[in-house]
Amino acid sequence: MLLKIEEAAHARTSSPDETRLRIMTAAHEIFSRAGTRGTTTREIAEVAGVNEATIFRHFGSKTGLLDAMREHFCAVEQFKAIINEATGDIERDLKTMGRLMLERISENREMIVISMAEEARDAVTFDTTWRGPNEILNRLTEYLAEHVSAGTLGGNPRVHARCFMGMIVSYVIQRKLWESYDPDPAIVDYFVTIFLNGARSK
Amino acid sequence: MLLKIEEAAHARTSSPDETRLRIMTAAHEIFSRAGTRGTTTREIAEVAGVNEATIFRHFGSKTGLLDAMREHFCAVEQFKAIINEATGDIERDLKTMGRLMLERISENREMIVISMAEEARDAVTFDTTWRGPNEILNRLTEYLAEHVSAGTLGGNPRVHARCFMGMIVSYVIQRKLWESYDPDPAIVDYFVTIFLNGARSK
DNA sequence: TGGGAATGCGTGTAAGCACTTGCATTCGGG
DNA sequence: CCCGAATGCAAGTGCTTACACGCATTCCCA
Repeated sequence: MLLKIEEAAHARTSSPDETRLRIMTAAHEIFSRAGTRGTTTREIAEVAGVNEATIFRHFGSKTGLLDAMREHFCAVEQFKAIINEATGDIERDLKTMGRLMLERISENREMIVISMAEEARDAVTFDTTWRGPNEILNRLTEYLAEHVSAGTLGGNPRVHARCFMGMIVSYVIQRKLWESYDPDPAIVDYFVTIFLNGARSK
Repeated sequence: MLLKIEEAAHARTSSPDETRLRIMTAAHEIFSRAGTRGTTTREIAEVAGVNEATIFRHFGSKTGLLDAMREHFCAVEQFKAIINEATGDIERDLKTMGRLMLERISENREMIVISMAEEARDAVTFDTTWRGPNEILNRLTEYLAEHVSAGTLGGNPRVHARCFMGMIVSYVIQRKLWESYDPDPAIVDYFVTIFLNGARSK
């Protein structure tokens, strides 16, 4: 042969761990777009730039892949850090916490939405997906409870927390119905104002 | 034969229209549980008490069935009636409107959730599903805009509407994370109070 | 009373999908 | 320099699923 074609190396251009990660990342992307059932292993393999068989060699089954993926992307620790930022100034605190919540929830939006849609079929998915947001909610409840004790706030801290977080969640979830697609951190200030002072003019 | 077995009549125990409706109702139920992809025509046929072929004779394809189903169940008119209840007393109005919204959104929860999960794949589903809630939102915005003009409220009526409706939507959507499964109308009063007066104690 | 519309029933088909298997290839580490 | 782990590759298996077709059956209506 005159021409030696230098093809992409067959076996190793990266470590097994990197391959693993590439697969999970691709799965996360497609899974986010198409849901569990809409995602095929072939498509994942293509996007990951990996042979389909490799997926099964790494994760055993599609379910195994999804489990590993959730474990990897729904890191609860992500969420826990959020509440440790408290200063005592409730307005300021809620604004920073709200912004962080907005970020984290936006990142996980697709998986959250899909876990809701599939909750009936797959209880485990549901639990892992919501563990993070649930953690936030508990911390937020504790935080608000302190302010209720201190007299800064009235009412039920648990329901308060739901209300506040509900605004943010539904903002992210229904993003297509809002004018803008990308989450706008400024909206959080608005939410905080409403939450603390209400819409009624004084 | 000694024994004549009286089987269920093969052809007609009801009108074609009733058959159509039975199919759509069954589809709605299963679709709500399992999503588009998770729903099989065979299962629909079983639940509807109808032969699988009948589905295709009526609707042509699975997609055709789903379209017809959405058209049937996402009646926008349902939603439009809601806002016509206004009296002028904003607190009272929001409470009645909120309760109605809670009902309607709860009824359509499964389809809403699924349309969110599948939005990327199926834009038409998305539009039809959200047409109703969107309608509510517009009416609510108009209503709040009047109160802003009148000076009862401050701020941006559109964002106000989002906030208020957001609380209700996220309450329904995340029902599994709340203590109670069944939508509790009393929660609406709480939402209204927060929305109007805020959580801060005076 | 007879014909046509609606449906049941079973069988069939083609495609898609998760998952397997056997073999060839490449690369890094001892 | 060579062995073994990691991967590519191709073909294949078995299952599910949407959808088609032909024929038998039943009912309503003219």
